[in-house]
Amino acid sequence: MTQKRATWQKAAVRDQLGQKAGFVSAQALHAELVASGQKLGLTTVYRALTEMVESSEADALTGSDGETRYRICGTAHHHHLICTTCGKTVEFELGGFEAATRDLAQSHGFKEVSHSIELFGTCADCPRG
Amino acid sequence: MTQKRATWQKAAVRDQLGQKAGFVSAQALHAELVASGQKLGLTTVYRALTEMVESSEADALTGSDGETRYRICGTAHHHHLICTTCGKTVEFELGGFEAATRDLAQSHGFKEVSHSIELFGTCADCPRG
DNA sequence: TTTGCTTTGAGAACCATTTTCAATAAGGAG
DNA sequence: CTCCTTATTGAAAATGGTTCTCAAAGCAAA
Repeated sequence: MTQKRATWQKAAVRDQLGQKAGFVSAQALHAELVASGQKLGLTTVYRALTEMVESSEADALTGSDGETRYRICGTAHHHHLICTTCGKTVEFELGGFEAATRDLAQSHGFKEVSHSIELFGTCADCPRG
Repeated sequence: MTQKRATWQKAAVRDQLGQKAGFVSAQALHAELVASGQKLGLTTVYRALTEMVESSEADALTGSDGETRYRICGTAHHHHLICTTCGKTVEFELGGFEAATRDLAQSHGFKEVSHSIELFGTCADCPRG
């Protein structure tokens, strides 16, 4: 049968992703790993991330630019406030909203519900031109 | 100065998109137009759609497959509940949440705030395998 | 070590989208 | 209506993120 093997490459990807608080793209993760001396292929990073998503170890989020970003799935569920100019991100949690969205989805007969809530704007350090 | 010109191509794209209730990809829209006898380029469809998004005539939504889908922008601001299996989408509005997100963003010094709120799940017609 | 797997990774393939740029056509001026 | 200026068109090429290919390499058990 098909069995998974633990490799240092997969561990490296998991570790690197674990050190990030927010979402990171596969490309960025690969660049960081290579820069830190770990020689592995971009293909392998994609495969490791896909595997983590399948096993619910990570979340995937595809942005409007078509780039998919990953995040360690885990601790507290939170969302992001993203500066569209400099890219700075602020994390925040939402009081009773989580439950409200779940109720709304279930009222439409949906199950296995997840949600994507991101706020975009210009941060205080980036005055609009 | 840069002025916009009205062409039958833009009108065709607008009409075709207007006949659809939900989201349609640029590729699909182009295929339908060509199939119905309207000879225009895929590039033109993309440009017409981008123009419509800029002028708030249409909404754009990038799916997890990296494909962007468009929809005629209705009056009220609303969000989507999307079935990850069959693609069915349900629209919904959020009571006081709009204001809450704006306040939250502004409390962090962000301006020109917009948000993206999408719920994903499996709809009633798509029982989990 | 030998055998039988899974994994790796460089490069090619994919595919939606964007860019290029010469040809075309909209729309105002005369 | 005709001329001109300039936005628009669209076929083909470029882009860029992601996936596929497949030979080489690694791990585990016998």
